[in-house]
Amino acid sequence: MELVNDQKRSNLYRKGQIVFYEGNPSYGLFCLNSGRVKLFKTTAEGKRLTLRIAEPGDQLGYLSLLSGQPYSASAEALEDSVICFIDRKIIYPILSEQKDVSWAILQNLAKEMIVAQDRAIDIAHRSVRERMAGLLLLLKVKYGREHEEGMLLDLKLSRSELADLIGISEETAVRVLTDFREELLIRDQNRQILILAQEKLSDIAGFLD
Amino acid sequence: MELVNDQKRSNLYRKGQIVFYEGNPSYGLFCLNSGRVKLFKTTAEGKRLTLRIAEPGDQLGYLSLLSGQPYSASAEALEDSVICFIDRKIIYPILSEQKDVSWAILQNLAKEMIVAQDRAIDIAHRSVRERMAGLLLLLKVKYGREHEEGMLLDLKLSRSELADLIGISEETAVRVLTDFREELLIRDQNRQILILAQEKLSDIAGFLD
DNA sequence: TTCACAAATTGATCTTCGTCAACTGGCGCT
DNA sequence: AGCGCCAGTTGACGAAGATCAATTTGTGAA
Repeated sequence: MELVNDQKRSNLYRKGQIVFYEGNPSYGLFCLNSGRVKLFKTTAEGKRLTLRIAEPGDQLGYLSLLSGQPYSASAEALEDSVICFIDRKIIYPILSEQKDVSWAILQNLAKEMIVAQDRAIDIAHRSVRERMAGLLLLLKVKYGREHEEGMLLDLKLSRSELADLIGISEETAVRVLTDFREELLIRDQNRQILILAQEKLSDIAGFLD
Repeated sequence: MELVNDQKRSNLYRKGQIVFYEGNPSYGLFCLNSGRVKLFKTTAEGKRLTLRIAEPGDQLGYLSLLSGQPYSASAEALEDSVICFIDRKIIYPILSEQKDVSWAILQNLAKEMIVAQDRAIDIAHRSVRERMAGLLLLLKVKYGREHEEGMLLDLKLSRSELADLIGISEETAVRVLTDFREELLIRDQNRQILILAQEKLSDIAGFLD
């Protein structure tokens, strides 16, 4: 651990900066210290799908590190972020010595895998309206903050970023959110969404519980 | 290993039989000895998305085992299959003792994770025609057999099973395949597909290489 | 404050794909 | 042979979203 602390290099990434690009080779592991970073994939035509939003404490690029393949997604700072980098030369020995570490990663990975699969079937078979409702509730769990009229999402995302999270176009994202607003399910003030009616969103999302 | 061999129970599953159901708790790991098994998820309305086709030697249900959550997908025998079951009581101690094992699983998992993510973006942003072409080429890599006129896919899948693999309806799968047939890209005799023009399928799929 | 530019919104239109319904053909079973 | 069933096929139709094109609203910098 001393070794890691010694070796790691911290850097500031400005909002909008790219941490790494899909397709490039990986030389180590990134750890997000502060800020937020989105991981996304891009099609040849430039369409994007956001896979994950990383939080402080999260690691970036471990799939490539583990699989030995180039980055399967790009990473971009959503806010100014401090990110440290650990060379893979440092990582590999540690990983093979401490079974607890690899066990923890395994567990984490397995969970993310499940999320990825859920995502795939959602995109394939659920309507935009359902997916957007589900997304809002998902974001609520992670970023929800008590508010006198409901739950306030403590996260600023543009329409286009919201759209990317569920694989739709910016315009339809706007339309669905407008619908939600007119149905008094949400309200929004400059990129912050306030959830007014969780129950109804739950119904729309098709959540059974 | 002795212990595992001692403990494992082999069973024959007939074609169409369910090995385990999505949502049920997991008590151990399945290993596919012979035959083929598909892993799929089902929506509340009964729509399916096939996640993976397991081959002999593959393990089933490890995501649930690792994550401690219920099965995230169901497993159904595509052919008569011999599948053995290993109680998780046996697995856990071994896993935590032998780092090589968990390392191998990690690597494998990481790769599958990447595939899952690719799948998600494909479904979100590529047309049915592109996805079907891509699927055929993917199946070719895994099941392709030399044939005088092209590559024969050594795997029998119904239209509906093909559709599930890329998240579309049976009818549109039929239509796309009919198109491909009329364009002389493929031919098919009783559920076996013969790929006549890989290049053109590659073009359609949008593969850059 | 004002300008410039990015984000959000809206409308119109078009394409793709799903759905429903009917029909066909093959295959096994009796 | 005759029956029945299921996979495959085809057609017609409709709905959901994407796309393109304006327009409006913000928002940050000078």
